[in-house]
Amino acid sequence: MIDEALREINRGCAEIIDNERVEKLLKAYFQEGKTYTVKAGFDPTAPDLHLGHTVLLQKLATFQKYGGRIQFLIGSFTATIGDPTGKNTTRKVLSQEDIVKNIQSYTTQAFKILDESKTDIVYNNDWLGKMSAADLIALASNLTVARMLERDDFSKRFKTNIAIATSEFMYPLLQGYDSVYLQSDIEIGGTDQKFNLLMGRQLQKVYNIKKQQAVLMMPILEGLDGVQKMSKSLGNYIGVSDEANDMFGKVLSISDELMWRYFELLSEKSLDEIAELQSAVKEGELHPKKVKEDLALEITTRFHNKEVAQNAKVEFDKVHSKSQIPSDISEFSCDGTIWIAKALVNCKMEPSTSQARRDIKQGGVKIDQEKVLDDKLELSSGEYLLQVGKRKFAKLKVN
RNA sequence: GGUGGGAUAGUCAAGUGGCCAACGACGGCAGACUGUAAAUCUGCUCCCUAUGGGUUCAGAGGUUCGACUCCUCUUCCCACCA
Repeated sequence: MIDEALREINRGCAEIIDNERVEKLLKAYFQEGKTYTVKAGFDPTAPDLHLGHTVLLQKLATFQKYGGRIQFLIGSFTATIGDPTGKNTTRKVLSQEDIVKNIQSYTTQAFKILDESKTDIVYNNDWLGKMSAADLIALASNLTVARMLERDDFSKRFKTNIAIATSEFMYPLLQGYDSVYLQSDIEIGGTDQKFNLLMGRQLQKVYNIKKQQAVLMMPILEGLDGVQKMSKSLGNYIGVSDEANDMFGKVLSISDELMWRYFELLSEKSLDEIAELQSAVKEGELHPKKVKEDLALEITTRFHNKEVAQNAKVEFDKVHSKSQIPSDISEFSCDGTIWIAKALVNCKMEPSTSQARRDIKQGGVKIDQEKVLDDKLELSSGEYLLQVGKRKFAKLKVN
């Protein structure tokens, strides 16, 4: 029983520090029913969760199955300071109102995966906000600059002449202090958080709370491009609240290679099952597209439901495999004749008329399934089906 | 506080008086090929009803027929010294 739980917990992890402690905690749970706390921090600046986040959430859910209580830490304090990274980013200070709103949408999304009854939502503003300057200095004295510069991203930025604000040095300390205050048994984060996570361990020791958290690091999920990490700003993400059709399509658009990575980190299938699929594909017994479809179905079902997911698949086949027109297209209308390039911009299919003209010249624009090559075309009254590239559709009614 | 270096498109990065809407790389978009794949190949990649016009090279002034390039001030970053 314990072995099975351990195996499941270890799955997909990039690194675990102090695995013995995890084992002890599980033992205590299975033998004496003792629960333990698992901390994970979330920054309420971006209200949209994507699959990159769910890797972490799914791991938390696993802990919930085996006696873990989740400390769902909202970085409400750190968010009000703003993260002054890079030279181009202006300090973004969130109002308390925004934070509350973001947290709302954050948690509703998170509870699609987490068990609410085993989750405690905590805000670090509650304790960090009360610290005095003296407390802060005392905290800061635990860390040397040299040590701070060991951190990979800091040293990289330092070497490449990118600004590092002093407040950024405070981040790991504050995050580590959260673990002291919460007396966490385990903390989970991405591999990029290693330094911060370890800071929690160190500070727990310094502040003498008689335990040191185990640290579990999840790999960073690659985005749709398969290279960079999934993030909203890079636009290579699958959002938790994406439409079923989008979600399904996005999963299918990943490369075959990346698919296995997604399987490991996102699927509920056991590692053995996945290995079987993988060898079947390799032997040519299974078409990779079929396997990918199953993955897409599983993921879409998780965030919507089975029926909707199935519909998404049907719709997808219709549009792409058979290159028919999707059933749900946004509609626009306008008065009088309209220049084609302008029309495409108005229908939000192109960012500028210049871009529209370029696409037209390259044969990327279709009206009613027919390629348009004349970039000066005027549309007189009537109804048109506009298409840019393979995916963008819109209906336009000219009055 | 002192001295020196730097800021160029989504990112990185050339350009040191006119040939500059600005080399190149990455990213992105479109086309071919496909499984909407991936890889590869081709074209495009500031805005504007456009063989033309407009606005750009941190910001504000100045020199010049002409400035991304020279000068002055400002802001921000980096290095060394204190």
